[in-house]
Amino acid sequence: MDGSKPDRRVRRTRRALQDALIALILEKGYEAVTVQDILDRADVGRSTFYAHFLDKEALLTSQFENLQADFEQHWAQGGHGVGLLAFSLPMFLHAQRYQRVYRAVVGKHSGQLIHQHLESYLMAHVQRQFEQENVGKPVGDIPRDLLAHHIVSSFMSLLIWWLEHGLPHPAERMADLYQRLMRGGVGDLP
Amino acid sequence: MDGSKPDRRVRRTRRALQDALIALILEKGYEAVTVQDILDRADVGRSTFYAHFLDKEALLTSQFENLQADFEQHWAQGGHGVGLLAFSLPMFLHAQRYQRVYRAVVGKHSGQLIHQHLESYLMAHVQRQFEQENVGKPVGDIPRDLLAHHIVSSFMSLLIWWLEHGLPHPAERMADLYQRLMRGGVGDLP
DNA sequence: CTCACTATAGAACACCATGTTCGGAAACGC
DNA sequence: GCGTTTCCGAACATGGTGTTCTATAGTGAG
Repeated sequence: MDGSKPDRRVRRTRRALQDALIALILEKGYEAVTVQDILDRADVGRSTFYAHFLDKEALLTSQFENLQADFEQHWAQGGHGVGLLAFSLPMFLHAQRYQRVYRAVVGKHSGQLIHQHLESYLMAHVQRQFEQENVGKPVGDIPRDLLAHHIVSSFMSLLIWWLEHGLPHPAERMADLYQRLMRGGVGDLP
Repeated sequence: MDGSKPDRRVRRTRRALQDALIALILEKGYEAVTVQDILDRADVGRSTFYAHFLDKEALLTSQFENLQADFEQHWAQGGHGVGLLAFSLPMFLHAQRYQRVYRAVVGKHSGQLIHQHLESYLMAHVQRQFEQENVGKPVGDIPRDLLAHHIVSSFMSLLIWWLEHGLPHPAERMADLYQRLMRGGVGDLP
């Protein structure tokens, strides 16, 4: 790793651009945000932008990677439970703490690319858990890959719902609701 | 309703544009498709396009409305079961029959707007069912709106998964898997 | 503090996609 | 056939993208 901090100007510029993007996404949605908008809001020259990021999408991706790195730090400190669904509480907590960035990056206003990133990130986690804990223990007659996909996409839609509705419940409750839903929340219906 | 068919040229043009859009979405994804691409593929003049549709999105929406109208015709003929999840089999069957259009319009390659349309369409259905069949019958301590959202978004992600993986199972199996998942497919996990 | 280095501003540029307009040609349905 | 509607094609204004260049200003090391 390169421990030496980059030039102060670089930090200032990148920070300004990232903040501007977040604010603009929350205002008009990712697709509608133009590079010119970001430039004006961040008060940064055009050439400077392209010196740092390949395009608008790369800027968004960098934000996602920030979140991901920070989350993994929390995760590595342990304290979470074990099992297939154990990732949910830490991630709800993380989203609660950084709700503004999450709303912009993960929420409805964001682009599809980030959703795909998040999906494959979680999918990799779930697949790993499957291999570790659950060897040769079939779940009903539901195919493994489909079940994994369901676990991940249900979590993501729940997370987005939560963010879009202004976090109406605490993270702990959301994790509990998620696990109930996955274990059969619709069990007593025809 | 206006039973009289429109001018043959109109039918030809609209058909050509719609077909071109579908083909192009399947090739490069909705976002990457340009109006110029559609014009070239459909062999239609630029001004003609804008005489029929407001923009690229309106063209896609018209496709979705075609599907929706056709599905509702099937649905109105009855034969499907009752209950909250009864919509799933007819819709899987419908998607199976028109898989090419579904892949383009509903699948991963499409835009977000269509997903929102489909979501609110299904959501309205589920909410209606809730009011009819389920008055005052709480489901665990899971809030109604969250449960409805989970039912709908799980179905959609399952449908998309199915389409993107080339319909690996018949529609009947998918409907069955869906209902198992909703009733607790992950029940025996820690 | 000085100085070599590096990032930034700002403007100019080519490129491409969008959406509008208009007159003449062609296809339509009756 | 004939009046009507639609289509074509080209031109045009607009606005966003990404590149390049030079002068300027900020930075960190010594």
